[in-house]
Amino acid sequence: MPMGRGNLISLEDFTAAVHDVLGRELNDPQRTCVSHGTDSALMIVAGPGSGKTTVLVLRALRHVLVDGMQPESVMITTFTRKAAGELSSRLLGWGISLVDHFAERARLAADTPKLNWLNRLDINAIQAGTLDSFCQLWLGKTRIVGSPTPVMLEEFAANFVFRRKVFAPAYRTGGQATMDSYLAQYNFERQAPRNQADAGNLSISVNNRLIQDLVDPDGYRGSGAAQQAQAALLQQYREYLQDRQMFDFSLCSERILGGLRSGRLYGQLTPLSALLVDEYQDTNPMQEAIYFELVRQSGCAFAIVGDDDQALYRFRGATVELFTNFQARFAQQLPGAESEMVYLSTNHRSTPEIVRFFNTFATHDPAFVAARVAGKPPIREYNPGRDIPILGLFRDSLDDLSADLSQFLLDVFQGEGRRIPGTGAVLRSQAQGGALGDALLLASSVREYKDSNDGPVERLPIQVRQHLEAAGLGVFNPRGQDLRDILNVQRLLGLVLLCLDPTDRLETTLYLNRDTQRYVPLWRQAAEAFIATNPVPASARSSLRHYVQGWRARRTSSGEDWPNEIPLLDLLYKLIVWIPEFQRDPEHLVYLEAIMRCVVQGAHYSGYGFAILNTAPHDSQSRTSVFYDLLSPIAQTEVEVDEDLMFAVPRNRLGIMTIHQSKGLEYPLVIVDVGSEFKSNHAKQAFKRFPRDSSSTVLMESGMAPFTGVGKLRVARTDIDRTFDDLMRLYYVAFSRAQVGLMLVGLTKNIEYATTVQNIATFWRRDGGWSWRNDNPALKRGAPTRPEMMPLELI
DNA sequence: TTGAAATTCGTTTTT
DNA sequence: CGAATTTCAA
Repeated sequence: MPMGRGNLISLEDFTAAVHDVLGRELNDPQRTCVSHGTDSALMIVAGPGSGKTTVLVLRALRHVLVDGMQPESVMITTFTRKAAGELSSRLLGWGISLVDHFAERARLAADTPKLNWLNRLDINAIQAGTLDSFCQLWLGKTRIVGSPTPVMLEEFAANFVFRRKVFAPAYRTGGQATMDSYLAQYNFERQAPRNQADAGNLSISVNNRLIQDLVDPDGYRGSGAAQQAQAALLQQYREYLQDRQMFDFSLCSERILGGLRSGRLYGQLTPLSALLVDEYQDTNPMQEAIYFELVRQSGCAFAIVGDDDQALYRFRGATVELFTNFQARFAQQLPGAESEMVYLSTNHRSTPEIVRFFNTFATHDPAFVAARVAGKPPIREYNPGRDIPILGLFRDSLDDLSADLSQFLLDVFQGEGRRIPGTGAVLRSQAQGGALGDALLLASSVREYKDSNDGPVERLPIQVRQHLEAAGLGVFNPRGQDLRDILNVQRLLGLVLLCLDPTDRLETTLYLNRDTQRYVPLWRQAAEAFIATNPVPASARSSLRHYVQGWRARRTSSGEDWPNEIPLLDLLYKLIVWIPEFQRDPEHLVYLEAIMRCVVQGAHYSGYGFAILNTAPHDSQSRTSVFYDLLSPIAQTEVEVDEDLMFAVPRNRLGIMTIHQSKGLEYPLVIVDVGSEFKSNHAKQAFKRFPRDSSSTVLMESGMAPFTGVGKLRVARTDIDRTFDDLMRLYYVAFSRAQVGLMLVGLTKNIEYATTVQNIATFWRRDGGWSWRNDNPALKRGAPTRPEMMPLELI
């Protein structure tokens, strides 16, 4: 039922309710963002901890309650599924509180029409998700009547199709030399691709660029023989998938943009009244085009939020310049459309000490200042008092570092607390509800081992894990190791092997790739060793050995006929009865989810849909498909755990995350690994600290620049500067996650007075100067370990 | 400052 | 294992 203007909530009442009902005290710019009209677009430049999600959610609710928009016509997009989930839950929580509040008032005022309207409002219908998820949703609507339903391919499946069906034939029939020399520039250290798979993967990343950057195909093709070959490969791939109505991420967006531009698609979608975009600085040209097209066709209200300093996804085509130049681009592409900009720069998250620290970080290098939005105000401190200095824990060896870091955590979260030198303060977890889960360890990678010639070498996360587990606590780091290397995953997959192919009669007849050949025997061994321990949990009546023997003989324990068809899923659920970790350990739940997701998806791409049949020839064929479609992808590390489906970090465990994953999150105590692996100024790892050449991502941007609309904007800064900018932003995000305590950890080498280890994270300037080194020459001989200017309290 | 010996390194992020 | 970097001694 359309609402008369008089029945809606007034903006004043809405704002008052935000304060009275939700208990949110909005500052002036925040209030401006919520109350800004719907006629002109709104660009919000929001620093860390400035309440951008709050503002976005309130603005969406205001559209429904004050502007009378249908909830299903309001759409909020963000960058990760994790962030989308948070948006949804906050929308729902606040939305319901506000609706209840206004309904109660309407009831008291005997305003029946308003009460009826409020009672029928379905806040849950507000659409929140990633743009990719909406594109997938809309894909079905681009279908031509009578054609088959479009299918989205998993990334590994799509890559497999490209390498096998398109790339390999062209590469082998003479294209190799041309492609190798072209692709080398985008490879690590600009080396020629090592093998065909390597070359294929590089070619895939170029393809994604070509699509996401909206590269002009004629210009690109005309720029060289290799470019022509690459464009032909992409075209072949596109046609191959098109014939089968299949799509990958990029092609799906491309299809949606095409549908919108042709004018056929928008009419099929739910009409749009408002579009709100979070994390706009990570938008790519393709996504910008989709947003602009949606706004053009719907005439909807448009608000974007972002922070140029937190742009982390250049490697995925994200273009921070689309954000910094938003107003000009919007005006140019939607003539007559107006926009306004608001800065949110008061930080409500961190202590003043922490805010000062990351402000200094963002401004200490003039070369980076030039990359930021001109005239951007510094982030202002808000939280008063209870300041703890920024802490630094640096040790001579990795062993010492992980031991002392773990002890520090135990003191703070399990013991009497830790006295902070230079202050009277004691850092100790809250007596009520405080737990190790309040701390977060951030690093550029969370891998627990690195490969070397003499086997795997431990990294910081595994050592911290070991120390904390020894003390009865633990970590939550489900991405620390590949699925194929997790002991209980090995046991589970090994048990599947023993059940399906007990004598490895089948296995030896199959052509398996090298990784699968290596891992299948390992998994079998793990399972056999496990059976030998005779695990008997309370819920299982028979022994595991007995159960597996039943599969071997295809005879049930009660002597009945073996079923004609058993879903693999059933077998897995049965087997985990003997491995209780899969039911109660949070990390194992994530591993299990990844395996189960692969099995469930198998219904779409695996010949037998992962059903195990009992009659020839289907019995061996259905078993074979388990090798090819489940075991082989896991052995090749193509099945990855899904960070967004990760359950909240358990309260008694230390969260370990990549800085990328931590975006948008906040933790009371944040520990940033700025150098647990840096002992010298070695060139091989310079790209993680202090790059010497431009990253391949940046080079690809520049390579495409002449043929894209955003090329000029991007190359306004040099390749090497953009490579440095990315590293600055990474650590800016890391440092600004902390609420109360921020600690930098690493090896002593990084902060010695005379160190040569150049590192962006420890405040080196890209001109080679080091802000933490005192310039007093008198200190040069026998200098103290601790430079005077270092703003860290070393512990 | 120079040459030789000793040490250290080995890519990462994701819809 | 090969290359880059640091350290040591003159």
